[in-house]
Amino acid sequence: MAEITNTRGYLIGAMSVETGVNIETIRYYERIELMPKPDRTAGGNRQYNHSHLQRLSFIKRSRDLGFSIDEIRAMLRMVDQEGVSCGEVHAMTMAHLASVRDKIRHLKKLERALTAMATECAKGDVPDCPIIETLFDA
Amino acid sequence: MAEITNTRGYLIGAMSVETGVNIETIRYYERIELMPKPDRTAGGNRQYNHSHLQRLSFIKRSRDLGFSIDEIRAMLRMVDQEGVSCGEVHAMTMAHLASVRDKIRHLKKLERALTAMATECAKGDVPDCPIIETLFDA
DNA sequence: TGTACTGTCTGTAGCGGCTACAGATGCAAG
DNA sequence: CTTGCATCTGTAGCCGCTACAGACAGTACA
Repeated sequence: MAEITNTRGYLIGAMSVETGVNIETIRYYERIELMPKPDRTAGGNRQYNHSHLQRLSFIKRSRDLGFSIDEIRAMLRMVDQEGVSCGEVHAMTMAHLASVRDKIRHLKKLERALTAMATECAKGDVPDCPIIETLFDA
Repeated sequence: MAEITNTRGYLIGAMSVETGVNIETIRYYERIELMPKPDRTAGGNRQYNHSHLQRLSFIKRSRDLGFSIDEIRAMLRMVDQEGVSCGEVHAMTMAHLASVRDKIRHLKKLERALTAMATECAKGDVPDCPIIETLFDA
């Protein structure tokens, strides 16, 4: 078996296992300059260190929380500059929160509409499908 | 002003206005064979009739309810065959409803997490940004 | 008749955020 | 030395549009 972690750091596979980020996605993050270019081993494999690992975990957690790549980029820029501007981070989080709440509201409306259609239909003993009718003649 | 509706039916702009579907999107639906190819005027413009309009409205309403193109394709296939299979439509709707509810659950989790982070941060008088810290060290 | 103006046409490329290849190496274990 | 996984680069595809560019259609008005 090929070596996955070594004394000097992590190969891409180890990074993937540690963070739960797909290998292809890690390379993608490098291409779009969300992750810095790491060192290479003699053979040309990417060689990551602990700070890369932290950064990638940050990205992963932020993605899981639904932040866009651009939002994450902005947050990382703040992190990279000395003196994190907490106010801006807070503002971004609140904006993101608002959009999450918007999505919830929207989905709840959908839920109600779908439930209504499905209920109609489940009543049975109707000649044509009420779902289809609803969609055609709303 | 150029004629938008004419006696024989609707040009694409009228279809767009009637249904709220973008012109480019209507052409896109034709390309992916969700909408049938309409007749053409002498000059080569698309000429739609009332059944096209109904079909496009159906698609629009279904999209607004979050059905994927493939789900809509399946529903339209059922509509196109004689004798709509109401059971299948109902099953698709229920499956879709389940996924909507899943999304709601997921977004609510996000909402809680974001709210918690934002609350920490808003307390002020902390040295480093708690949002960033949370994302780094979760 | 000229011209201005809008509508429509085709075709192609881009968006976000990956994911999935193909084909070539790296590299350690048996 | 071979086997076999890990990794490499580069490119194309996914969904559901959207946004051009450049050309033609077709009406209104001077």
